[in-house]
Amino acid sequence: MLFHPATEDIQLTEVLRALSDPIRLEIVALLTTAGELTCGDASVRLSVHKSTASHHFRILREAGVVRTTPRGRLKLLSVRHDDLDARFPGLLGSVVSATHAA
Amino acid sequence: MLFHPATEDIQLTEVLRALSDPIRLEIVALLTTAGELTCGDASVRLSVHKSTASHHFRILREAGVVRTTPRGRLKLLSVRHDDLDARFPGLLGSVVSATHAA
DNA sequence: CGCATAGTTGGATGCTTGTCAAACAATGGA
DNA sequence: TCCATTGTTTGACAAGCATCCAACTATGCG
Repeated sequence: MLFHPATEDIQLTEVLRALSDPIRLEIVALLTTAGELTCGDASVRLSVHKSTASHHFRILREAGVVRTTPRGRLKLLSVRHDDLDARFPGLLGSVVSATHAA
Repeated sequence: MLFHPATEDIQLTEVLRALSDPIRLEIVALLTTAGELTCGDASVRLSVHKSTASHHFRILREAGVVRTTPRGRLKLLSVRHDDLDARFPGLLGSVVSATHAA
């Protein structure tokens, strides 16, 4: 478990689909400014049930947008900026900028 | 009918959602290289029924990604490059580049 | 005026999705 | 070892979506 796609296996449509949900976009924005957050810390800032948040974390992870790193009994979330930029240059940056413009 | 959102009303999540479908991404790619296409010309290059293609044209149009211009009994499709770039700078460009990298 | 052409719309269907609640698993601390 | 904390999974449900076919609308041509 805790599947993460390899950088070269990241699919464009899956990334776009993952980013097409307001809550997931908010998660990416949170992580981009915070750098790293635990699932719990990210979850309390969202307006959905924790199981729903967990679901969104999984969508983002399996699309290759975020990385989930177990740390003790916590799990740290971070955006895979470098991998995404290597695969689809500029894409994530423009989406994050667009988030602020929205 | 033939609703087109104003540039400032284009929503990021709707654009991303519109672009998260392989067929719609293909439509955008076709239009980007061709400049303009009729619905029919675009439709025959896709592997779906013409009513399905029409459905996708509508999703793209209502999201603000494409413009539909009636021309006689035809309808011309084109990508709203300028509007999108004004609203979300660089976004569409990086998506189109990513399409080629995929 | 009719008729062919170009697209859209409605119905039907099966699949996917977002959401919550409750139960479950895993981990470190007391 | 036991327990509280953290996060995931399962089930259920409503909503949305992609797809096709058939019927419909609209427009220009003869």
